[in-house]
Amino acid sequence: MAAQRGQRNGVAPGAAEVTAPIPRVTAGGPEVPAARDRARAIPEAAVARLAVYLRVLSGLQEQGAGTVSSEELAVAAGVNSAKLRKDLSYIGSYGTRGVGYEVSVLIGEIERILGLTRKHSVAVVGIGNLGHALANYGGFPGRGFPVSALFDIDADLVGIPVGGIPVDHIEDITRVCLEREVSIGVIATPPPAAQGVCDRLVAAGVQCILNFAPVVLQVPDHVEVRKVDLAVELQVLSFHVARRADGPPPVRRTVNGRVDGMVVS
Amino acid sequence: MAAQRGQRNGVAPGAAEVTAPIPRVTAGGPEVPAARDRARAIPEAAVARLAVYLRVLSGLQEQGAGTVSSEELAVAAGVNSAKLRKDLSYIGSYGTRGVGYEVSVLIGEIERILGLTRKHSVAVVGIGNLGHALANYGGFPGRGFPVSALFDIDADLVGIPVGGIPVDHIEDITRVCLEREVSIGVIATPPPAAQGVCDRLVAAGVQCILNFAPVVLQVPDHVEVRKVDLAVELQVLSFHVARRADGPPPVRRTVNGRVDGMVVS
DNA sequence: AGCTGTGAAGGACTTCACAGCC
DNA sequence: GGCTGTGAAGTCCTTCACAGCT
Repeated sequence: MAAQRGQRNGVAPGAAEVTAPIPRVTAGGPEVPAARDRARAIPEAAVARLAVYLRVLSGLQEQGAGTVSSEELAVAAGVNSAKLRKDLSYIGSYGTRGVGYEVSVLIGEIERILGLTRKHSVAVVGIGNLGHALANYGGFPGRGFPVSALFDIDADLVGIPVGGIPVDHIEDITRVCLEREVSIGVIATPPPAAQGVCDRLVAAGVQCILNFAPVVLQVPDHVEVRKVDLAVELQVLSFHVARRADGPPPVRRTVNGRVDGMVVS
Repeated sequence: MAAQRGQRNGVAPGAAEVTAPIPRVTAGGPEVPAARDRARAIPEAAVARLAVYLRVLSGLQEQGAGTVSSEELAVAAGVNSAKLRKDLSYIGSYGTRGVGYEVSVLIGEIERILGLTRKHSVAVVGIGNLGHALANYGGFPGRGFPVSALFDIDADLVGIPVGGIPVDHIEDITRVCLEREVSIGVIATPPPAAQGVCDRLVAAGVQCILNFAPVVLQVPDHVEVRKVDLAVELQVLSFHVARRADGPPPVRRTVNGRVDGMVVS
């Protein structure tokens, strides 16, 4: 059991070693990064941004844009253009110097890298308030992530359709997930139930989990977990409010009427 | 207008310069970091983890634990112990060598640093499926974040209580937020409405925003934004599924009924 | 002997800045 | 002249490893 990996910072240390390409001390020559390794080489942080670029690009395409410059795209995505170009360079060279990027080409390449050319069935476990909201998201954000199974422990909910899908009992999770080839499990249960649900999902062959329960899940190394933690988000914001309260935003706090040696008042 | 900051990576570059303590080329002496600067020095990544430690510690306290070692706490929080100790060292030295940390002390100190000793009123904008779920979270994850206002553009919803709070019309956002001293705004609207709502929240003096809409918000430098982006999370998971498909995972993909030389069927 | 606290080394990600192509 | 692609430099974060206290 390894703790969950790469969330809101890098990829986990120990865990990474397992999946990472073996240091590759190829006999008879220096390291020869195979073309396939390219994907591995994309920083996790860049992957998340590629998803953002993709959304922005889709918007541009709907507006009929044919090409974009790195600067335009960067502003729309809320990053600086150097970072954007670096991110795009991880997936290849699809721009034209002096011109920019062709929107449709970029969309295609990012979708390919993110694996969006294939559909990923999603199962939502825990049909409470949040589970309802998730199930109703309708095909889930962007196409490509059809919700194909819902589970709850409450027998009264079983059979009732939510967002068009009937709820199954959690006991059937393994069978149903296998049948419907679920590749992503979403945990929206109360905290105490989360680890148990996670274990069942893993047993059912689900390799990726999106966890909304405020619990640190323990999973085997080959399972990828991402978490969305409301409490953490709010507390980080709270920290910033607090910082602002003490800290001297524009100029350093005064000490005896002085600021860094400069007389202030 | 600066794009939103520090999300899933560091703090933004340009933005940070504004708040960061000026490089301090103090006349006549080396850098003298004031004690208060300690908070500034906590890496964003560490702040998010502190929130996780806090939750784990609360659990331990309920179980009656008096002290914990860095190793125990680290395992429970899903990080390694060196990182945990480093994170805790940012807020001070509250452990006892040879023994560990006193649970209650650590809880108190983390709460202090995260600014949880003060309450932060939360307003939720957009009372759709997600907004409902958020409003019903009940006082919001952990105490300290009372939901004190709900807004929607739909006049039919106005006055209806959700999770005990009656919905106000979005037109009244400025007045109500000021009256109820809202410090954190949560955006759960459809994408096209998000930027407009954000602008209104900012106009109402809200300095922290948690954004669930899949849109890159543009905000002034002094406003802190964090986003929760379902589509991005799923797409990052999708990327990992795709990676796994090429690369050699634990066991190589079958080729002609064989797996890495082992007969399969 | 056990465990914390932390400099220092290492690694990942970001930004710079400019060569290279259109 | 304009814009991409990318080594190199810089910054931030993580991990190591051990000194220092109990």
